[in-house]
Amino acid sequence: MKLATWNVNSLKVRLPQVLDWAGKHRPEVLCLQETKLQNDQFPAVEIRATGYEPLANGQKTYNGVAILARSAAADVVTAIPGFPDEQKRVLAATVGGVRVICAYVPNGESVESDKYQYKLRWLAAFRDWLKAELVQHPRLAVLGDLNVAPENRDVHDPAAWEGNVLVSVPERNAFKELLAAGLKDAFRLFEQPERSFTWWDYRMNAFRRKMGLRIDHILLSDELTKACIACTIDIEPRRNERPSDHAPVIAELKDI
DNA sequence: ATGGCCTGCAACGCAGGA
Repeated sequence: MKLATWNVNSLKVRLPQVLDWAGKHRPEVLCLQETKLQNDQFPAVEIRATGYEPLANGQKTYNGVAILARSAAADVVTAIPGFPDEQKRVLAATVGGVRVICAYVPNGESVESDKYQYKLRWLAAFRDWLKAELVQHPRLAVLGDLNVAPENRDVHDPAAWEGNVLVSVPERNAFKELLAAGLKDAFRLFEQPERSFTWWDYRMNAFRRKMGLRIDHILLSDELTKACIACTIDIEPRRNERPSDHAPVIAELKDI
């Protein structure tokens, strides 16, 4: 089974690229973030035509997540329990015996911002929810734009970014707490190229100059970690015309 | 690097992203 995640920065703009990419890679599950579409605007017909059943949890203009699955999804959850939130940022479903949680963690804007405090509160609630989900689902995968670069090797210029939003110590500690809940960073289970990133600013030719961050992640429970035989970032879509600023991440699970 | 771009909404620039 292949699981994938991609922040598409508007599904309306990126739908042809998403369908093309899903057709090439055929993941069992594809999690999307920043769909920026209300559910009644979601392109379900086009997605079904490519062999995927969509689940959407969206809102107007901002945020929005979706799960595209090749087999039936069950036990759908659209919010972090006990955490009131206007923003549509999570979607969970069970697909093929795997509990899949698609997440779009708040950006935070800057460490001085109220949005940064919201991000830290959000991550704490998310961690508590994951702990509870892990009790119920030994086969758990968390996929999404987690908006934290966990280590300096996930940052093109750590000195320039030090203390900044996405790399600050409280955010990195919150990321570590997600792992401490019982999850592994699938990408780091394997040898990886240096300067492996999943996001590059649209400005300043950042992609060509390899000025990026690794902020999109796949986290796996112990049972899925044992089955994971590969985790890669596919930078090819970043070369497309009108690309998303994020690249997809794929994990491959054996005998799942 | 501290700007420069992209998206959506509804302006005739703004908010938000990261």
